[in-house]
This record gives sequence, C-alpha cells and structure tokens, in this order.
Amino acid sequence: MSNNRIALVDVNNFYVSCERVFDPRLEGRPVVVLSNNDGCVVARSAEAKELGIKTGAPWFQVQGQAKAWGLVARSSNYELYGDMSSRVMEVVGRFGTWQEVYSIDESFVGLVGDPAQLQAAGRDIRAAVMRHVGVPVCVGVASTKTLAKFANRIAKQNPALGGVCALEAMPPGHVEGIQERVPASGLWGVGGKTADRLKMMGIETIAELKAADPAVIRKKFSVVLQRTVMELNGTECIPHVEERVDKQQIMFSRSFSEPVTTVAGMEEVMAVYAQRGAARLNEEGMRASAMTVTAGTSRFAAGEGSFPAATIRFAAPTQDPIVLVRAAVAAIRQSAVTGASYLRAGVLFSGLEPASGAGMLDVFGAGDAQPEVGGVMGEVRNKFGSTAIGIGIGGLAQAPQWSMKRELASPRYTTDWKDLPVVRA
DNA sequence: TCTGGGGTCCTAGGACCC
DNA sequence: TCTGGGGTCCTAGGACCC
Repeated sequence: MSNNRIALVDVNNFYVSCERVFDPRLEGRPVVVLSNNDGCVVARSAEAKELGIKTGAPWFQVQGQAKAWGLVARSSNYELYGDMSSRVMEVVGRFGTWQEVYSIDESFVGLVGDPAQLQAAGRDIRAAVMRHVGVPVCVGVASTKTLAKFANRIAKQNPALGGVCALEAMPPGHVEGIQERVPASGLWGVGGKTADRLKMMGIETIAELKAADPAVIRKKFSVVLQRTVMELNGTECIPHVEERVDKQQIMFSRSFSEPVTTVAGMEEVMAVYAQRGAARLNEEGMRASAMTVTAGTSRFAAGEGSFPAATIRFAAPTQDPIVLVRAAVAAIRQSAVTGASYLRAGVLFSGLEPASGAGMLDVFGAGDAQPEVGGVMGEVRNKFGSTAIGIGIGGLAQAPQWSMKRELASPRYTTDWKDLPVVRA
C-alpha cells in the first residue's frame, strides 16, 4: 500500500468565522448568521451551539432571548464568504498533491507521508490558513474520503488534538472504539432515512456498518451505500474531481420578504428571477435547453398549499434574457393559482451547453452584427454594478416590495472599495 | 406576523428503436 | 388468445450534502 492519503480541510463555523475576522468583538461571544430574509439560523459559533440554538431554528423564535444571552446575529453576506472561501482554498491547495474543492468551506487534498508526517502537514495547513486568512480550520487525514471526513469529525470533537487527526497516527484501538460507539448516521452519505432502514437490519454503529456485507448492502440499498462500506474498510471508491466539471443545472431561487398573492405579482417576480438566472448562465458561459419555473406557498401553513412547476423546452439552447423572461412570465401566468399566497419562486436551467464556439448554425449570418443581449448586459453590470441594467421591472432601480430583506448585514469588506475596513495605528 | 438556497447522484419506469 | 429480447434516452422522484 502506498502512503498517499487524503485530507479533508474545512473551516470551523465558516460564516461566523468570516464575520469575526473583520469584527474581533465577536470573538468569544455567541454569534449566529441568518439565512436570506433573516429567516432562520444557518451558522452558529461554538458559544451559540452551547446555548442550544439549532441550525435551521427560526430567528423569530430565538430573537427574544438574544439580548439576555448576549447573542449577536448577522444577515448572511455571501459576497464576503465567497471571497474568503477562495482565499482559504488557495492557501490549502499549496499543501496538496491535488485539491478538490468540495463546498464553500471544505476541500480534499492529497498528502503523502507516514502518520507522523501527515499529522505535521495537518498542523502546517492549520497554521498557514490562520496566518494568511485568519480563520480556524480542522484537518482529517485518512486513506479514503469517507474516512477523512470521519477523521475530521474526530478532530473537531476532541480539542486536545489541536484540530488535526490523522487516523493512522491515533493510538491502537482508539479509532475502533469510537466506531463502536458512534451511530452510522454520523457518516458522510448516511442520512436519516438510510439510518432508519439500517437500524431495522440491526446496524446502528459505524463499526456494524463497516462489518456489513457490501453485496447485501448494495442489493438492499444502493451502490452509494455500498461505496460507503468499502471506503470504511479502506478501499477508495469515490473518485477525485480535480477539474470542476461543468454544472448540470443552474438555479436561482429565493423566498420573498412578504407574500405575493396575485398572478400579476408572480409575473413580476418571474421577470426578475429569470433575469437573475440568465445573468448566472452568462457568467458561467452556458446556455440552457430547458427552463423550469417553480413557486410555492409556505410549507408551514395549514391546508393544501400551491406548488406550481412548469418546464419549458427551447427549440434551440439559449441564454437570451429576453427569451427567458418571456417564457418564464408566460409559464407562471398559466400555472400560478389566483389567490394563493406565494412565498417563494425559482428558475432552474437544465440541458446546459457552452455558449461559445460551435453552437447553433448562424443561418442568417446575423451573429456578428448582433451581439448577444445576455453578454452585453453582463458587461454593463460588470462596469456599472448589478442594478445598472435590466429588462422591464428588472430594470427598476428601486427593489420591489417583496424583495429579500437583509437587515443585519455586515459590510462587503473584501469585495467593495467603499466597505474596505480602515485600520488606525 | 415570522421557518434557506443551493446542488449532486442514483434508480425506476416509460418511450422508443431494431 | 397470443404477442421477444435487448438496448438507449429521458424524466421524475428520492436521498443526501453543505
């Protein structure tokens, strides 16, 4: 067996840690970051976790005690987190033989060495990210991705390890002991439904799942869970995806700050959302052969609710915002229910292909003379800001009534000159 | 009054073809 | 009343992830 290993590096309480870099007063205090519309809690500091605040907790239920607890809430600031993320990834990537960015705050990297060297590499990564970006990370190192995730969890839960756990550097029997105690549902890839079904078969702990027959697991569940079993036993089954492959879908979906109750209102929403989606298509350099528009009433309200969805297939793949807006508005006009109280809507593009190069035949030879609308709008936005241009209601400078609320937002410290922090010495 | 916004992969089943 | 066998492609839905 070679000594190639996989490290999973992730930032602790990522969104909260980003906020703390620019506002050190938040250090040591309970802090939560809220979802769009300040709806619910999406990230918590260790102190907030200790208070018993759960991920997904509705903010209006927590808000009452905030003052007594000294709890600080921030609206999510995705521009800041996105920028901090790329800085973290760049630093972490320097240490790996390869790197796969798995989510906004996690990446897998390849490491080589004996257990002591792996442990040392983990400590180096941690120190480098803290020095260059200022956020704390944990590192788990093992022979497969599933085990690296597991090792990372051990690192997080045992402060004595200093944020790094190379599985093979642990004392003999230690890892096995944990696997006998921890439920299988704590593993990457094992969700609630699967855990329930496993339980009925008498499989509750990680150790029990590890000892299960992969063929039986595949038959009763799926190839996905079979891979988990094999990875627990040290056989790599989940491939590395170093090059970010092209996305299969692009979505724009948001809930509103207040309900939209008329079909005309939903047409307005769709006009704006289709444009936001089209802008994303343009940024990714893609065009779509199909678009699905969706809307929904509250999942928490009594009664049936209304969840319209309609898919439009285009004769030729497109990223033209005018075409997309027209189609989305027509689709919602037909599928929205008069009088329903809609709280969210979205557009999903699928059947994506690159917009450049050999695409559609330019039958009429108009391609050169008529630059694509989406591209031009993208250039204008880049130069003059995201609200500088739009079609119809999407061009209004003032946001419509139902637009998202972010009342507790922090400044865009790293992506907007106006918000650059000032340091006095 | 109030409850996120993205994504991925797999499977089953239907349509269609030879 | 009987009516193959195999293959591909597409879609919807489920489960999971952060």
